[in-house]
Amino acid sequence: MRVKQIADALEISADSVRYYTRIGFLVPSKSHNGYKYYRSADVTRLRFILSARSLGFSINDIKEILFTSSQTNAPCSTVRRLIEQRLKETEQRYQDMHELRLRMRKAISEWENTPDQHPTADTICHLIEGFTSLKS
Amino acid sequence: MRVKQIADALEISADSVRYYTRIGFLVPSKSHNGYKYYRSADVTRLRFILSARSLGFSINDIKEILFTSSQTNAPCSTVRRLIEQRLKETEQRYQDMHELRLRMRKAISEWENTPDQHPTADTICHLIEGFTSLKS
DNA sequence: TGTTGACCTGTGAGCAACACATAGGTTTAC
DNA sequence: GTAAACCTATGTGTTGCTCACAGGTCAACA
Repeated sequence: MRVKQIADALEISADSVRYYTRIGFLVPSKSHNGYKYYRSADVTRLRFILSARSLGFSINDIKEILFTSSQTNAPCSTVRRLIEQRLKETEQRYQDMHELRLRMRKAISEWENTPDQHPTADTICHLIEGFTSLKS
Repeated sequence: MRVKQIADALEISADSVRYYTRIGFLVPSKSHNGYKYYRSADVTRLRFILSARSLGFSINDIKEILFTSSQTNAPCSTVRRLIEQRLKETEQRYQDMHELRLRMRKAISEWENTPDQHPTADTICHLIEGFTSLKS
């Protein structure tokens, strides 16, 4: 299979496949014209990569897992450890997003009753500078 | 003020100040030894930048706002338009994070009852490959 | 046989928003 | 005068791709 075929089969962009290839996750063979040819082992790997990504594993995590697995060791303990870390980070970012979301909404609603104003020497945008997330 | 002083005053890293300087948001003067010196106008600008960042505006958004403002036009309509867009994106990412979070938690709880297993020809990590986010 | 056009290819660069590494300059204490 | 602590600017690295580009391939048609 060539790059677009494998990409279409797994519903990702050809550029993503090229990226995974570039970093060594996929190892296609090369034909005389320089085109890369992927086989079923690459499909298996790519499917694994996508599953791992959808579970929040980073590219580096996947690298570690693939390495362990390539030495015929069970990567399970690594996987269990990593997902706990990633979950913590995700919870944190989720919380951050939640707060950002509230701040943005509050700003919008506050600004509904705030007239436009031209910049001055001390003010770039009074909407932004006048907004304090601490206000009730 | 030198870079660390202004950074400490606004509780951000000196590297961030350098970054904002590099992209032209801050315009310090240079002394004979090449050190950059920031003044109160830069403090005002930096304070504005941080407020905008905390409301979800991107660096490019800020660039646009600063440009409008520098022409003594009111940037308010721009600001109102941009924050609506950013809020939409934030809501989307918030939702995505929510789903990711649930997937991760479900994987972890499923894996509690799944024994470790060595990789095979077709399996890199049966935990990841065996997990289906569609399962109830 | 030649050629057009659609489609595909690999490589290199670019993106956000900083953080880090490095080599060297400055300042303070002694 | 000198040593240590601290600070500086610049360049590179980061994540996970996407985009721009110049050119290759292939089927259809003349």
